[in-house]
Amino acid sequence: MISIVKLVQVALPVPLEGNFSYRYIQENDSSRPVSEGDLVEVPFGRRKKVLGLVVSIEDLDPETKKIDGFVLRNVARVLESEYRLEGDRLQLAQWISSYYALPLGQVIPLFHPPKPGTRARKSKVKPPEYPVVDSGDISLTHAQQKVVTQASQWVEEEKFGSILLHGVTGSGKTEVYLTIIEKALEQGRDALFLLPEIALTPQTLTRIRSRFGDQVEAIHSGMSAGQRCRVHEAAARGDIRVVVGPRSALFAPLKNIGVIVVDEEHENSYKQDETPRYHARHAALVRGKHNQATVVLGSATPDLESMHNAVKGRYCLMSLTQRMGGVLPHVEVVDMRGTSQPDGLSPALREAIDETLEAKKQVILFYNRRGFARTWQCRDCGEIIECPNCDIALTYHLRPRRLLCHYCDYSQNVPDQCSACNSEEFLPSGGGTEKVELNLNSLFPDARILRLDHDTTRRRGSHQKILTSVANKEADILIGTQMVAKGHHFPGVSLVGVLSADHGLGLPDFRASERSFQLLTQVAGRSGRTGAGRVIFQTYQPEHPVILAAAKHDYTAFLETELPVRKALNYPPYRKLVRLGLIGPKLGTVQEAADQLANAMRQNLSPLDVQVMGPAPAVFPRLNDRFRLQIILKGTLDSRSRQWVKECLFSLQEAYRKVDTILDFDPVSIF
DNA sequence: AGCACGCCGACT
DNA sequence: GTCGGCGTGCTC
Repeated sequence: MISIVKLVQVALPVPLEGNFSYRYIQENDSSRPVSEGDLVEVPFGRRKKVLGLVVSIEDLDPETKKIDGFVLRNVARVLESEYRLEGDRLQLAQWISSYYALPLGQVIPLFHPPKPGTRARKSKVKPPEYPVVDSGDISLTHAQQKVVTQASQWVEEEKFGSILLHGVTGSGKTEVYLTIIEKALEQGRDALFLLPEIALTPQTLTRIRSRFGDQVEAIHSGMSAGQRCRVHEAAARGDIRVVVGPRSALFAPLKNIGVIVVDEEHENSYKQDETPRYHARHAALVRGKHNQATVVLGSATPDLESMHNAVKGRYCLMSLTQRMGGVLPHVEVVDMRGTSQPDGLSPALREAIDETLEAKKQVILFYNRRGFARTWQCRDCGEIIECPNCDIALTYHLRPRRLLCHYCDYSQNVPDQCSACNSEEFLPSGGGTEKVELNLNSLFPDARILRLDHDTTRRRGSHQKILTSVANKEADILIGTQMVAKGHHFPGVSLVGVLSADHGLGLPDFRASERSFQLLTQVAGRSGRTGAGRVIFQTYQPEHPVILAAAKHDYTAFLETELPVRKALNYPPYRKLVRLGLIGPKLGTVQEAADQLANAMRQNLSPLDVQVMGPAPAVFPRLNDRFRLQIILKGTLDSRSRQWVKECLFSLQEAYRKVDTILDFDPVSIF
């Protein structure tokens, strides 16, 4: 028996540059030889099994014990061939590694289904009992058909192309996606369907399955490792032709992708907020290109960057301006100036709710703050209770009856007097969904009211349960945070009320206006899906251009107010951004490191037409008892300078061991 | 990144 | 007395 010994170079998921050398002993002819693209488990430091990617292989003298002073260790296991990272998935991995300046090894976990820490849990979430749209032939409108024709042509020609589908809420975008997928399947091609979040997966899966049957599967992080592996293997074998899910679904090992749909493409959740900080929409375009596939980005409120790309001719811009079953709801802007409660109901809204309930229709109310009261404040001296770790006002919750920090896990009991002046006029102040719900209960005692926010959806499956109740008309009023705005189709809703439409406008982020416009348009779009619908925006800024544009469903008007601002300040879509975050327990040290870093950036990047902003305190300067500063780069960095920025941060960390850093290319917000 | 080793505070 | 908090050092 002759055993063959190889030297293999392995990329590992650690923030260290370069590959690692291992010995592979092929015991006999029956064991599989290792080859480039295989995933392997190797011992690494104190860890027994780390997942790595085989990058190269060469012959090895069996007597060799050391390489570069390191004692060679053996590859523990070669994973089955279904898990190989090759072809377009390898290309995608290499692109993410290069674009986001990460070692190749750090992107491997994206491509491998069993994520560490994902313990198998019994998923008892019952499939939603949504009214399933009949799967017989649905005739498309002319505008819908045009999109399908364009996409199908590209699919047939096996040509890469992207469509930005700007379709107003309720215009039947999903029907377009499904028909395009159908055409691709007929051509023997596979399809990916990306959604912004897990919560939207079950109902979309149900709908797609009702059309394409069991060749459709979902992939998302709520599934057990076992389930994910099963789907992964089935996709790799070709038993599954369509994969649906949030951003992680993009990495499914489908063989011959013809179409990639990115639904609600403007959603920020397509950007991962931990390493690797990739944008799934961007990565979808890259994977589409490598597959000569058609990429469809769809939204009622396209991201400004996507719209910019479309206008520049990089995507084919197509529009659906009409609703399927009716017209866009009329929006009434109610001036709240002179009234004092931001969570209050204006007489106009109260009346509208009455009328809607009387007509046996449903109401959605949107207030973008959870809890009972925004804060707890002294009426005599103005003192506000803040989190001792985060310097942020604590929010008062009725359940539990405590003051909570929304940024760390701190909580405390309600005080009976002011800590500063001992006044007993120390009271809750400002609103929250909990308080609105309570008000509604007394104003509309006969109505069935449900609340949808972070606090009512903690339990597994509770999110789905609330949505199902509303869909089945087991509730009359749904009050909630932005969760109520996300792409649900509730035919019974004929009134949407936004209690404080200017809520997000004052946020210190360059995307504040865009986010507000999207949110208002999306939430308004929940009204009148069938039959007439109305919407009420309560606001203290009734003339604000963002609010007026959303009230008129006028995306173009929004573009015209927002683009000049972006241009003047060198923000996206005109320039790219990089966010460098520095975090540490001592402000002085963090400041020193940040200053040093900013100087290095200025010296080296200014000649490349990159502006260096800061360092400045982050919007929340202290969270979890750690100080936060940030530097923002504006400009376009090539892959060499992105790499340089990464190395700069790395060596800074060597010098300042107590300062953690964040490197975020194309941040979705600089909050 | 992730994991073990190390050295100081409040618990049976 | 030890359980365990997280600082710090290393990884083919």
